[in-house]
Amino acid sequence: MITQEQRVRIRRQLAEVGLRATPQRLLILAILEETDEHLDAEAIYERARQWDAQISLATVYRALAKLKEAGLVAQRYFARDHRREYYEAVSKGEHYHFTCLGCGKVIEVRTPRIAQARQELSEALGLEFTHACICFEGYCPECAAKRRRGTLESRAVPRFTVGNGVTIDD
Amino acid sequence: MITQEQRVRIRRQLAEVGLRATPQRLLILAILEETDEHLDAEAIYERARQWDAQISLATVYRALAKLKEAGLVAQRYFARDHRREYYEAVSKGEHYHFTCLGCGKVIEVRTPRIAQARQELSEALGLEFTHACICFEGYCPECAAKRRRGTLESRAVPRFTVGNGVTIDD
DNA sequence: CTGTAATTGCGAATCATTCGCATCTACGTG
DNA sequence: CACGTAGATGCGAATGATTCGCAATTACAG
Repeated sequence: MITQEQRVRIRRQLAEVGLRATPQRLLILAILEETDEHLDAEAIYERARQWDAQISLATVYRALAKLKEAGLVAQRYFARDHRREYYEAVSKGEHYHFTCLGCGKVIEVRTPRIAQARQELSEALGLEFTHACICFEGYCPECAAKRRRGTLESRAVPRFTVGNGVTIDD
Repeated sequence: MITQEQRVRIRRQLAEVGLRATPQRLLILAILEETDEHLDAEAIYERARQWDAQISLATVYRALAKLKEAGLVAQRYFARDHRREYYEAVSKGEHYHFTCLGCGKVIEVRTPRIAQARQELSEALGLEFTHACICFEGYCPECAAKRRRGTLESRAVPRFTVGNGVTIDD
């Protein structure tokens, strides 16, 4: 699953940020790199266990904390459950997430307005932005239509398995 | 502390949204109305206890949940601690919060860009926004300067007693 | 090859929030 | 204005994601 070149590259990335290249960290980074989803610690742990049956959940949490600190992974929060942290490899361009409350689908949206707001606020107030947490919620076109027709299962308690809020680090 | 007119007005507001006007709810709403801060359940509980020594923390949580559902209070998340929920009375105009990582100060910022982004995304993708969670972090002008000079106490673990992320409901 | 500081695994601890349940109470109705 | 009942409350216990303590390992500079 982890290719040789990937292993080498990740080792270098870790060295660059001054982190020891432990097999657990290599594994976690590889897992985050090969998925499009936003995984929480538990999900990462489950996947990691398939390659390293001994890995512990605490290690996953600690590795993620270090990797986040080093800027290799980004932590995300999901709109409806801010207690659960999700992670993704830092690589995709700046984007935000819109979660449909009807079907749970997550739509990635892109807009320059947020960066613009930061720029303007920065200039106007002298603020130095380092971090932002942005997430949207509502209904996708299909669910919005259903809702207007009254055929949307209310309180379907959607399971947000994929997306969550987006946190942008500079 | 709770004026007669306030009491009457809150009663009406509660009736309008179909909630029973219990003394606990009146108290909690009054507390949220008379402060500029963003309080978490514990803080609200502490204040409420001064007027109703018997009130329970669980009641505070349940009341806040109902009031939020009814649109009378808004729930906020703070950037550095998304596990703790803060609340404020719904009244102030749309604004966002910027938290200084140096001194912990919270600056309310206003910008039309977020609404603009929602509008544009709504038109372009047919999304129906109902909710957004926005919060910024960084350094205020003073702390930014100190940081450049290297005189900013690093990792001062600022206590964010006042502000937190902003959640906007329609 | 060695010494050592960083890291791991394990289970226990945190701690904000939620729940279960028995007891009250707000408020529409008669 | 007393009643009945759905809805609220208080209490303590439960949840559940994340963090901690500590002894055992291990990455990696010298």
